Amino acid sequence: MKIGYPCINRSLKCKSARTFRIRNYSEARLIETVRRNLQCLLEIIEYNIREELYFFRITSDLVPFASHPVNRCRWQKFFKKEFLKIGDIIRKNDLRISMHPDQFTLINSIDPRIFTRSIAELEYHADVLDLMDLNSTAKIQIHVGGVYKEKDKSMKRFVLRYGKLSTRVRKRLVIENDEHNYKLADCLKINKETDVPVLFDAYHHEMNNEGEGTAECLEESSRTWRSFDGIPMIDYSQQKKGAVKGAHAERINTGKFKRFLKITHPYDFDIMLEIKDKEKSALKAVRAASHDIRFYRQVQIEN
DNA sequence: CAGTGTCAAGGTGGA
DNA sequence: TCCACCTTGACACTG
Repeated sequence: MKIGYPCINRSLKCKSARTFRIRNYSEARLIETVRRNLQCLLEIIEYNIREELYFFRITSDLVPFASHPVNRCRWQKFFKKEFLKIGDIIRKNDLRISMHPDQFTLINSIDPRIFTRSIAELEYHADVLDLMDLNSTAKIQIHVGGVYKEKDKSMKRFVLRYGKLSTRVRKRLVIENDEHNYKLADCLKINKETDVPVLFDAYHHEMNNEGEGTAECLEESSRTWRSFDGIPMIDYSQQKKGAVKGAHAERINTGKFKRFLKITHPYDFDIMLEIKDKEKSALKAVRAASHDIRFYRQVQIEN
């Protein structure tokens, strides 16, 4: 059991997602931005190791306009050493890594041009993880996509399109249930057709489900992760009090988190906390879960 | 220098 | 039919 937070570290001054406007694009600007972003990513990784936060989501903004046609720069070659250095530290300290392309990545879009653009975006994410020389336990998580008023057809289109993705993308890709469209049960159906692992989002599940209990969800989603996928990942968040349904809480409620851990026992998984104050809540969560972390570590040693 | 409108990209759902 | 919301900051223009 590893616990982590996504993309941004609020305790450090630097940002690994610096960007600029596309009209100001130049190769020099791109190189300078990526250089600074990688430097900051290194600082965040070192912070995480110091603080024993062993799960981290790398921002998709690491390389601005990475899959956009305006970007003709061979940044992969240019920053080969820097990526590898960060990857070495990640591997040496056994950090778990994920990435989450945003809502524009749509494998099942009706428009084939959007599928083509989505492939480019997925290849970019695979580039980042490959350049760090991370194995297939480093994952790229996406939602199933649009419904287009025909869910069955749209799910079939996902399955078809999934088969057309490159091997290096497929070995990292996982799908996640969302709060409006594709429930856990839908994701599990797609898994039967494709073997794509299902990442259980506990918070989205609260808003979009078929009445399944949390333990059942953990059991079913865990089963979709093969040995080369690593320990199953889950997303965890809490409702922000007084805000609209679905808003992420400002800080973690550790009592509630402990109850969640109790329910999910004995399923081991790595937890991504989608809580606004990022590493601060992750640190609290690690303390709250210390018993569980020790328990699952012992189970791993025995196996 | 502070304030603020806007940013590559798609889809959904409420007004 | 239009716009806010995803996640949210940070860029860059205006005065």
